Amino acid sequence: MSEVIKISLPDGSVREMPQGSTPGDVAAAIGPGLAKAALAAKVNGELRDINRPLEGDTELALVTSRDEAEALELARHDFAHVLAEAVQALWPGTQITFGPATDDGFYYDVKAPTTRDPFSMDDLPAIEEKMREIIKADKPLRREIWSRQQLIDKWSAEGETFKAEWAAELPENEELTVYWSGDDWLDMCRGPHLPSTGKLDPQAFKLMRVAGAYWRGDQNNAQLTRIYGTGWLNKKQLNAHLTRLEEAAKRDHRKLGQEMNLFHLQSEAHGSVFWHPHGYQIWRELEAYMRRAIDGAGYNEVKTPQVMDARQWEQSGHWGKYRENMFVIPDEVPNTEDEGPIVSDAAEWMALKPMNCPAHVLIFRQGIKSYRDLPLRIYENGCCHRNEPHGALHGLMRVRQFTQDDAHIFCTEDQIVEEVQAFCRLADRIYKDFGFTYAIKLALRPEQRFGSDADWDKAENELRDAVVRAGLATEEFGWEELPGEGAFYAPKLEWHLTDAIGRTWQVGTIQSDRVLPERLDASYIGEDGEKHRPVMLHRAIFGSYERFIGILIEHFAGRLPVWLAPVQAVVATIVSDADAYASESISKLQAAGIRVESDFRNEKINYKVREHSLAKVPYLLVMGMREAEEGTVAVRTLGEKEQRVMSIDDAITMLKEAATPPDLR
RNA sequence: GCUGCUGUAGCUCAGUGGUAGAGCGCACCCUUGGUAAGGGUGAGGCCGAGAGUUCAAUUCUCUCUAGCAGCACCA
Repeated sequence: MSEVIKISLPDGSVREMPQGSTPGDVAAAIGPGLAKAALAAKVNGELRDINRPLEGDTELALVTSRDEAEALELARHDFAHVLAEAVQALWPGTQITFGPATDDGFYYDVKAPTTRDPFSMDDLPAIEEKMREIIKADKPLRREIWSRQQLIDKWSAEGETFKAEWAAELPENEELTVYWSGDDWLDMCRGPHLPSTGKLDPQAFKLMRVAGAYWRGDQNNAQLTRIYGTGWLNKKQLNAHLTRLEEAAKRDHRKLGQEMNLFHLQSEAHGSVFWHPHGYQIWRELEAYMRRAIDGAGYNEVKTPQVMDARQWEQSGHWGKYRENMFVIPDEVPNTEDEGPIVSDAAEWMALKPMNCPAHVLIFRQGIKSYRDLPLRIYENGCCHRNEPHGALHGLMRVRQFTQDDAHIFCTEDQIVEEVQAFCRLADRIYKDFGFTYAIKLALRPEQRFGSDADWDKAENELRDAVVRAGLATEEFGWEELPGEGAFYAPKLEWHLTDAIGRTWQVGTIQSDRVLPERLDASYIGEDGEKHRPVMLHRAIFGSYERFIGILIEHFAGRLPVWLAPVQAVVATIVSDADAYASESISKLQAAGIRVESDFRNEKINYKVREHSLAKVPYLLVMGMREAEEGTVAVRTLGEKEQRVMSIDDAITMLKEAATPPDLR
């Protein structure tokens, strides 16, 4: 072996270093500034510790805080370890388990010693303080290789039963790594880590909350306490993140829905929405928009039964694979006597539909279909009920009754790619109309599924093909494949929207399904005069009206575009002598199709301006005696301080223009 | 469904082992005013449901229920 190793650096230069040098040594050789800034290294593309000796000739890139993604990942991982160390320092006997980095921080799952209650929010300040101490102590983080037995012995001796269990399941001969923090604390970890705790900014993290979590994510296992933190490279980033969270809280659709009087939820119908007039106006506008879209795209709208016999759900497969999410109903006249059960043991079952697909197949099956009928696109604003776990319910985003913009395209094998591409174009147009950008992802076969592997290969390939050929399977569109995330009957293409503050929401989907046509015996007569099985494409763009409206409220922070705003204008009078003129103006506005309300109350104009601004009404039309005499109106646009005085006719023209839906412009 | 926290007026929230309070909203009165809160008076509560402890429970304990945050699951 030679005495020197050759290090290729990103700028193309090659540096010779003595055998056994570390990336840190290389940094030092390049310059003291870099030596100080270097946090870790990419060795042949793999992220590694700065002090881990290089093995032979390598390509090396030093990672500094400028490499934000890597630096954040390292910092968050280190914060997690410091968190665990702090908790054990404060409460000896605490068991530690796992602590990874997350999208905006880190967490660590711990189990409090039996001598105290599980950790709570009240403990967080003390833990934060201890973490700062550990960071300020600038403890070196040192990698060591241990054998499996060493690990098992150590964890067993210290009563770390979870760690011991985990270690015992690791491969026997693999080199396992531990990291020391100083000389007094260690955790087993694959690494890599920063060279010392002092590289962390003690002002760049905050512990956020505690929550229950299970050992290995299985609810049959021990309950642990998960301590969540958010972690960044510096205080400025942390503050920006905290501001973002505040912004998200302000946009919370549950809060805005209450304030704007759009809808409410109550325990007697938990998980189902009571739409108020203003909220339902948004719905109606979306429904009208979607009807224009599907009418123009060759769909046929239908309406299908809410309740079907259990035998039908058995045949479709839902009874077997989906029953725990279904509401079942006895098909029997209930007993009205005071005595005895309401329903007998002999009752047959029916169920509320959790999906629209079987009913659409039943429509397809009516009459004999020819290949000339295909593709046949059946659309429904389908109201579905799903018996969701109570803990999953969340405002409009996760409910038990929801209406999908659901359609099923029955087509031949040859038509699949074209139909998927047409759908991609339709979805693209619609999401852009609402101002969303999106990413497309392919959810591949789940463990629990119907159908042969060959069918799944085919289905996955054709979805992938369609997107690739449409040029959408690129980084720019966030293309990604998600193993195991498909539906039980088909793989899914998923559209993930990005909203105004950068959060993503899965809404649209298209799935190619060969299972359901088979199970429900759908067929068409081909050119050859023989019976063939159609392929069924399940697809939705809004996903559900409930959820999509929730997303819109948060995306626009309640300030919906004029065409969607439940109240597009409020006419507010300054003095009651202007009421007659205002009433007349309102009639004209209404005749022009503007959704306008009046505010003739005995309040000052300041008060009215404030109230309607907070209610996020796009236009406030102010009328006093001056306007009444001149036939004008003072228009105040939401978010602007200036007012514009114009004639009523001009105001109507302007409002009509502003209120035109994007697809009709 | 699991764990933790919470449930007091329409809304947001104080508070107490001796059956309750604020602000906003609402009603009425005065005020008719020019672009983000004019003044006064008043009405509103089985203190989430059930059980237990107690002379006495909205307050303490338990069970249930709903909400919230996570987990698990999903449009």
